[in-house]
Amino acid sequence: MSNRPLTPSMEDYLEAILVLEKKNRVARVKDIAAMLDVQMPSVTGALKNLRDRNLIDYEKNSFINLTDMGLEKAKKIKKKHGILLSFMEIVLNESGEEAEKEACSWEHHLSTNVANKIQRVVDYIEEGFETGRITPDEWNRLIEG
Amino acid sequence: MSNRPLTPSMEDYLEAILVLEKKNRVARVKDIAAMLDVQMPSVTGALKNLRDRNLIDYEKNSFINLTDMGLEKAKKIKKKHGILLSFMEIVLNESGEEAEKEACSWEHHLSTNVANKIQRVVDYIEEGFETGRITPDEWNRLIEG
DNA sequence: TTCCCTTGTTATGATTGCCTAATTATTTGA
DNA sequence: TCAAATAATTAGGCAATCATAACAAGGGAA
Repeated sequence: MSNRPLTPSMEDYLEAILVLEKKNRVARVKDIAAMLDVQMPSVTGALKNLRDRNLIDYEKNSFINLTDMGLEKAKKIKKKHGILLSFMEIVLNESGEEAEKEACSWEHHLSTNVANKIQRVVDYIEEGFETGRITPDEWNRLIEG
Repeated sequence: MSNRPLTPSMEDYLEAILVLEKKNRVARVKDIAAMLDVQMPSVTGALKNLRDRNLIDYEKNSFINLTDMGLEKAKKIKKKHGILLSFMEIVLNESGEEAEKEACSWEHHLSTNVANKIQRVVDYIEEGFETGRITPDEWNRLIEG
Protein backbone atom coordinates (compact mmCIF):
# COMPACT_ATOMS: atom_id res chain seq x y z
CA MET A 1 0.00 0.00 0.00
CA SER A 2 1.92 2.97 -1.34
CA ASN A 3 1.05 6.34 0.15
CA ARG A 4 3.39 8.51 -1.88
CA PRO A 5 1.84 11.22 -4.03
CA LEU A 6 0.61 10.07 -7.42
CA THR A 7 3.19 10.45 -10.16
CA PRO A 8 2.25 12.04 -13.49
CA SER A 9 2.49 8.63 -15.06
CA MET A 10 0.07 7.02 -12.62
CA GLU A 11 -2.30 9.95 -13.07
CA ASP A 12 -2.29 9.24 -16.78
CA TYR A 13 -3.23 5.61 -16.21
CA LEU A 14 -5.98 6.55 -13.79
CA GLU A 15 -7.45 9.06 -16.20
CA ALA A 16 -7.24 6.61 -19.08
CA ILE A 17 -9.16 4.01 -17.08
CA LEU A 18 -11.94 6.51 -16.35
CA VAL A 19 -12.16 7.65 -19.96
CA LEU A 20 -12.23 4.08 -21.26
CA GLU A 21 -14.85 3.02 -18.72
CA LYS A 22 -17.11 5.80 -19.95
CA LYS A 23 -16.47 4.88 -23.55
CA ASN A 24 -16.45 1.07 -23.48
CA ARG A 25 -18.03 0.18 -20.12
CA VAL A 26 -14.77 -1.53 -19.12
CA ALA A 27 -11.13 -0.51 -19.46
CA ARG A 28 -8.95 -3.21 -20.98
CA VAL A 29 -5.19 -3.45 -20.78
CA LYS A 30 -4.85 -3.32 -24.53
CA ASP A 31 -6.89 -0.14 -24.84
CA ILE A 32 -5.10 1.61 -22.00
CA ALA A 33 -1.82 0.78 -23.70
CA ALA A 34 -3.05 2.19 -27.00
CA MET A 35 -4.41 5.34 -25.40
CA LEU A 36 -1.19 6.10 -23.54
CA ASP A 37 1.09 4.85 -26.29
CA VAL A 38 2.90 2.29 -24.14
CA GLN A 39 3.25 -1.49 -24.34
CA MET A 40 0.95 -3.83 -22.45
CA PRO A 41 3.47 -4.96 -19.84
CA SER A 42 3.81 -1.34 -18.75
CA VAL A 43 0.07 -1.26 -18.14
CA THR A 44 0.14 -4.44 -16.11
CA GLY A 45 2.86 -2.93 -13.93
CA ALA A 46 0.95 0.29 -13.51
CA LEU A 47 -2.21 -1.56 -12.50
CA LYS A 48 -0.33 -3.25 -9.68
CA ASN A 49 0.94 0.13 -8.57
CA LEU A 50 -2.57 1.62 -8.60
CA ARG A 51 -3.89 -1.39 -6.74
CA ASP A 52 -1.23 -0.93 -4.06
CA ARG A 53 -2.49 2.61 -3.68
CA ASN A 54 -6.09 1.39 -3.32
CA LEU A 55 -7.13 3.33 -6.40
CA ILE A 56 -8.38 0.32 -8.34
CA ASP A 57 -9.66 -3.17 -7.60
CA TYR A 58 -7.89 -5.55 -9.89
CA GLU A 59 -7.07 -9.22 -10.12
CA LYS A 60 -4.97 -10.54 -12.91
CA ASN A 61 -6.78 -11.42 -16.12
CA SER A 62 -9.88 -9.80 -14.74
CA PHE A 63 -11.78 -6.51 -14.88
CA ILE A 64 -10.38 -3.25 -13.64
CA ASN A 65 -12.58 -1.25 -11.28
CA LEU A 66 -11.87 2.20 -9.92
CA THR A 67 -12.34 2.44 -6.17
CA ASP A 68 -14.19 5.43 -4.72
CA MET A 69 -10.87 7.10 -4.05
CA GLY A 70 -9.58 6.21 -7.51
CA LEU A 71 -12.70 7.55 -9.18
CA GLU A 72 -12.44 10.78 -7.26
CA LYS A 73 -8.83 11.31 -8.24
CA ALA A 74 -9.44 10.33 -11.84
CA LYS A 75 -12.28 12.84 -12.08
CA LYS A 76 -10.10 15.62 -10.73
CA ILE A 77 -7.43 14.94 -13.31
CA LYS A 78 -9.97 14.69 -16.10
CA LYS A 79 -11.46 18.01 -15.05
CA LYS A 80 -8.09 19.73 -15.22
CA HIS A 81 -7.56 18.18 -18.61
CA GLY A 82 -10.85 19.61 -19.80
CA ILE A 83 -10.09 23.07 -18.45
CA LEU A 84 -6.73 23.15 -20.18
CA LEU A 85 -8.25 21.94 -23.42
CA SER A 86 -10.89 24.67 -23.40
CA PHE A 87 -8.23 27.25 -22.54
CA MET A 88 -6.20 26.04 -25.50
CA GLU A 89 -9.13 26.00 -27.88
CA ILE A 90 -11.10 29.07 -26.86
CA VAL A 91 -8.46 31.41 -25.51
CA LEU A 92 -5.38 30.37 -27.47
CA ASN A 93 -7.13 29.18 -30.62
CA GLU A 94 -5.11 25.97 -30.51
CA SER A 95 -6.70 22.65 -31.24
CA GLY A 96 -5.81 19.26 -32.60
CA GLU A 97 -3.26 16.71 -31.60
CA GLU A 98 -0.59 19.21 -30.58
CA ALA A 99 -2.87 21.05 -28.18
CA GLU A 100 -4.12 17.77 -26.78
CA LYS A 101 -0.57 16.65 -26.12
CA GLU A 102 0.39 19.86 -24.36
CA ALA A 103 -2.70 19.77 -22.19
CA CYS A 104 -1.83 16.18 -21.25
CA SER A 105 1.59 17.23 -20.01
CA TRP A 106 0.40 20.32 -18.18
CA GLU A 107 -2.41 18.80 -16.27
CA HIS A 108 -0.15 16.93 -13.88
CA HIS A 109 1.54 20.13 -12.76
CA LEU A 110 -1.56 22.20 -12.27
CA SER A 111 -2.97 23.04 -8.85
CA THR A 112 -6.71 23.05 -8.41
CA ASN A 113 -6.54 26.72 -7.56
CA VAL A 114 -4.76 27.72 -10.75
CA ALA A 115 -6.98 25.41 -12.80
CA ASN A 116 -10.07 27.19 -11.48
CA LYS A 117 -8.61 30.58 -12.32
CA ILE A 118 -7.81 29.44 -15.83
CA GLN A 119 -11.39 28.31 -16.15
CA ARG A 120 -12.51 31.82 -15.25
CA VAL A 121 -10.28 33.29 -17.93
CA VAL A 122 -11.96 30.97 -20.42
CA ASP A 123 -15.37 32.05 -19.13
CA TYR A 124 -14.41 35.70 -19.45
CA ILE A 125 -13.35 35.33 -23.07
CA GLU A 126 -16.42 33.27 -23.93
CA GLU A 127 -18.64 35.86 -22.32
CA GLY A 128 -16.89 38.50 -24.35
CA PHE A 129 -17.84 36.62 -27.49
CA GLU A 130 -21.44 36.34 -26.37
CA THR A 131 -21.87 39.96 -25.39
CA GLY A 132 -20.02 41.22 -28.43
CA ARG A 133 -17.36 42.90 -26.29
CA ILE A 134 -14.94 41.26 -28.68
CA THR A 135 -15.56 39.00 -31.66
CA PRO A 136 -13.84 35.63 -32.04
CA ASP A 137 -12.19 36.97 -35.17
CA GLU A 138 -10.76 40.00 -33.44
CA TRP A 139 -9.59 37.89 -30.55
CA ASN A 140 -7.92 35.37 -32.78
CA ARG A 141 -6.11 38.04 -34.75
CA LEU A 142 -4.93 39.45 -31.46
CA ILE A 143 -3.78 36.12 -30.12
CA GLU A 144 -2.11 34.98 -33.33
CA GLY A 145 0.09 38.05 -33.22
CA MET B 1 27.20 12.85 -27.73
CA SER B 2 23.55 12.36 -26.92
CA ASN B 3 21.11 13.67 -29.49
CA ARG B 4 17.89 12.83 -27.71
CA PRO B 5 15.55 15.69 -26.85
CA LEU B 6 16.37 17.53 -23.66
CA THR B 7 14.56 16.17 -20.62
CA PRO B 8 12.77 18.53 -18.22
CA SER B 9 15.49 17.85 -15.71
CA MET B 10 18.29 18.81 -18.07
CA GLU B 11 16.38 21.92 -19.07
CA ASP B 12 16.28 22.90 -15.42
CA TYR B 13 20.03 22.54 -15.10
CA LEU B 14 20.63 24.54 -18.26
CA GLU B 15 18.38 27.35 -17.09
CA ALA B 16 19.97 27.36 -13.65
CA ILE B 17 23.41 27.73 -15.21
CA LEU B 18 22.27 30.72 -17.24
CA VAL B 19 20.60 32.39 -14.28
CA LEU B 20 23.62 31.86 -12.05
CA GLU B 21 26.01 33.12 -14.70
CA LYS B 22 24.04 36.35 -14.90
CA LYS B 23 23.93 36.65 -11.16
CA ASN B 24 27.41 35.54 -10.10
CA ARG B 25 29.48 35.63 -13.32
CA VAL B 26 30.06 31.88 -13.00
CA ALA B 27 27.78 28.99 -12.13
CA ARG B 28 29.15 26.72 -9.44
CA VAL B 29 28.07 23.17 -8.68
CA LYS B 30 27.09 24.08 -5.17
CA ASP B 31 24.86 26.95 -6.27
CA ILE B 32 23.20 24.93 -9.01
CA ALA B 33 22.46 22.26 -6.43
CA ALA B 34 20.96 24.82 -4.06
CA MET B 35 18.87 26.44 -6.78
CA LEU B 36 17.40 23.15 -7.98
CA ASP B 37 17.18 21.62 -4.53
CA VAL B 38 19.29 18.57 -5.36
CA GLN B 39 22.58 17.25 -4.00
CA MET B 40 25.91 18.08 -5.59
CA PRO B 41 26.55 14.65 -7.10
CA SER B 42 23.35 15.02 -9.08
CA VAL B 43 24.73 18.22 -10.55
CA THR B 44 28.01 16.58 -11.50
CA GLY B 45 26.11 13.89 -13.32
CA ALA B 46 23.92 16.40 -15.09
CA LEU B 47 26.94 18.40 -16.21
CA LYS B 48 28.37 15.32 -17.91
CA ASN B 49 25.04 14.80 -19.63
CA LEU B 50 24.94 18.40 -20.85
CA ARG B 51 28.54 18.15 -22.01
CA ASP B 52 27.69 15.01 -24.00
CA ARG B 53 24.98 17.05 -25.67
CA ASN B 54 27.43 19.85 -26.51
CA LEU B 55 25.44 22.32 -24.46
CA ILE B 56 28.25 23.21 -22.06
CA ASP B 57 32.03 23.14 -22.04
CA TYR B 58 33.11 21.57 -18.82
CA GLU B 59 36.10 19.84 -17.36
CA LYS B 60 35.99 18.49 -13.89
CA ASN B 61 36.80 20.87 -11.09
CA SER B 62 36.74 23.72 -13.55
CA PHE B 63 34.40 26.41 -14.80
CA ILE B 64 31.17 25.66 -16.58
CA ASN B 65 30.59 27.48 -19.86
CA LEU B 66 27.46 27.39 -21.95
CA THR B 67 28.17 26.71 -25.61
CA ASP B 68 26.38 28.77 -28.24
CA MET B 69 23.81 26.03 -28.58
CA GLY B 70 23.48 25.70 -24.82
CA LEU B 71 23.03 29.43 -24.38
CA GLU B 72 20.38 29.52 -27.05
CA LYS B 73 18.42 26.70 -25.45
CA ALA B 74 18.82 28.13 -21.96
CA LYS B 75 17.49 31.48 -23.11
CA LYS B 76 14.45 29.88 -24.68
CA ILE B 77 13.60 28.06 -21.48
CA LYS B 78 14.17 31.16 -19.39
CA LYS B 79 11.89 33.13 -21.67
CA LYS B 80 9.10 30.59 -21.26
CA HIS B 81 9.63 30.73 -17.54
CA GLY B 82 9.23 34.50 -17.59
CA ILE B 83 6.10 34.34 -19.71
CA LEU B 84 4.49 31.84 -17.39
CA LEU B 85 5.43 33.89 -14.35
CA SER B 86 3.86 37.03 -15.76
CA PHE B 87 0.77 35.07 -16.76
CA MET B 88 0.53 33.78 -13.21
CA GLU B 89 1.07 37.17 -11.63
CA ILE B 90 -0.83 39.49 -13.95
CA VAL B 91 -3.59 37.32 -15.34
CA LEU B 92 -4.13 34.82 -12.54
CA ASN B 93 -3.13 37.04 -9.63
CA GLU B 94 -0.89 34.29 -8.31
CA SER B 95 2.54 35.04 -6.97
CA GLY B 96 5.04 33.72 -4.50
CA GLU B 97 6.66 30.38 -4.09
CA GLU B 98 3.67 28.33 -5.19
CA ALA B 99 3.31 30.20 -8.48
CA GLU B 100 7.04 29.97 -9.07
CA LYS B 101 6.94 26.23 -8.54
CA GLU B 102 4.06 25.71 -10.93
CA ALA B 103 5.69 27.84 -13.61
CA CYS B 104 8.86 25.76 -13.22
CA SER B 105 6.95 22.56 -13.90
CA TRP B 106 4.94 23.94 -16.80
CA GLU B 107 7.72 25.51 -18.74
CA HIS B 108 9.11 22.18 -19.89
CA HIS B 109 5.86 21.18 -21.52
CA LEU B 110 5.19 24.44 -23.31
CA SER B 111 5.68 24.90 -27.04
CA THR B 112 7.10 28.18 -28.27
CA ASN B 113 3.89 28.79 -30.14
CA VAL B 114 1.66 28.43 -27.09
CA ALA B 115 4.09 30.44 -24.98
CA ASN B 116 3.85 33.33 -27.41
CA LYS B 117 0.09 33.21 -27.36
CA ILE B 118 0.06 33.25 -23.58
CA GLN B 119 2.29 36.30 -23.72
CA ARG B 120 -0.32 38.01 -25.87
CA VAL B 121 -3.01 37.20 -23.33
CA VAL B 122 -0.86 38.85 -20.69
CA ASP B 123 -0.36 41.86 -22.96
CA TYR B 124 -4.08 42.11 -23.57
CA ILE B 125 -4.90 42.14 -19.88
CA GLU B 126 -2.14 44.64 -19.11
CA GLU B 127 -3.36 46.87 -21.90
CA GLY B 128 -6.84 46.63 -20.43
CA PHE B 129 -5.47 47.94 -17.14
CA GLU B 130 -3.68 50.80 -18.89
CA THR B 131 -6.64 51.89 -20.99
CA GLY B 132 -9.09 51.49 -18.15
CA ARG B 133 -11.09 48.88 -20.06
CA ILE B 134 -10.96 46.93 -16.83
CA THR B 135 -9.34 47.78 -13.51
CA PRO B 136 -6.95 45.39 -11.76
CA ASP B 137 -9.43 45.22 -8.89
CA GLU B 138 -12.31 44.22 -11.12
CA TRP B 139 -10.17 41.68 -12.90
CA ASN B 140 -8.94 40.14 -9.70
CA ARG B 141 -12.43 39.83 -8.29
CA LEU B 142 -13.42 38.15 -11.50
CA ILE B 143 -10.51 35.76 -11.49
CA GLU B 144 -10.76 34.90 -7.80
CA GLY B 145 -14.30 33.68 -8.36
C1' DT C 1 -12.74 -30.94 -28.09
C1' DT C 2 -8.69 -28.97 -29.96
C1' DC C 3 -6.26 -25.57 -32.39
C1' DC C 4 -5.43 -20.76 -33.13
C1' DC C 5 -5.62 -16.03 -32.26
C1' DT C 6 -5.98 -12.39 -29.10
C1' DT C 7 -5.17 -10.68 -24.65
C1' DG C 8 -2.64 -10.39 -20.55
C1' DT C 9 1.24 -11.56 -17.52
C1' DT C 10 5.98 -12.63 -15.98
C1' DA C 11 10.73 -12.22 -16.31
C1' DT C 12 14.34 -9.46 -17.30
C1' DG C 13 16.92 -5.44 -18.66
C1' DA C 14 17.78 -0.41 -19.97
C1' DT C 15 17.46 4.45 -18.89
C1' DT C 16 16.92 8.42 -16.11
C1' DG C 17 17.58 10.86 -12.12
C1' DC C 18 18.12 11.05 -7.66
C1' DC C 19 20.52 9.71 -3.19
C1' DT C 20 24.50 8.68 0.56
C1' DA C 21 29.18 7.71 1.70
C1' DA C 22 33.74 8.07 0.67
C1' DT C 23 37.44 10.24 -1.81
C1' DT C 24 39.92 13.95 -4.14
C1' DA C 25 40.73 18.73 -5.26
C1' DT C 26 40.75 23.52 -4.16
C1' DT C 27 40.69 27.45 -1.29
C1' DT C 28 41.42 29.86 2.95
C1' DG C 29 43.61 31.63 6.82
C1' DA C 30 46.72 31.18 10.91
C1' DT D 1 53.33 27.13 4.12
C1' DC D 2 50.28 23.79 5.35
C1' DA D 3 46.25 22.22 7.97
C1' DA D 4 41.35 22.87 8.08
C1' DA D 5 37.32 23.95 5.71
C1' DT D 6 34.85 23.99 1.54
C1' DA D 7 33.78 22.27 -3.02
C1' DA D 8 33.49 18.70 -6.33
C1' DT D 9 33.83 14.02 -7.88
C1' DT D 10 33.48 8.97 -7.87
C1' DA D 11 31.38 4.74 -6.45
C1' DG D 12 27.47 2.32 -5.55
C1' DG D 13 22.47 1.93 -4.92
C1' DC D 14 17.46 2.73 -5.32
C1' DA D 15 12.98 3.88 -7.46
C1' DA D 16 10.24 4.85 -11.42
C1' DT D 17 9.06 3.86 -16.01
C1' DC D 18 9.48 1.92 -20.00
C1' DA D 19 10.83 -1.98 -23.29
C1' DT D 20 11.33 -6.95 -25.43
C1' DA D 21 10.79 -11.84 -25.27
C1' DA D 22 8.63 -15.69 -23.60
C1' DC D 23 4.80 -17.82 -21.43
C1' DA D 24 -0.25 -18.42 -19.84
C1' DA D 25 -5.14 -17.70 -20.17
C1' DG D 26 -9.45 -17.14 -22.69
C1' DG D 27 -12.60 -17.37 -26.57
C1' DG D 28 -14.17 -18.77 -31.08
C1' DA D 29 -14.48 -22.04 -34.93
C1' DA D 30 -13.91 -26.34 -37.28
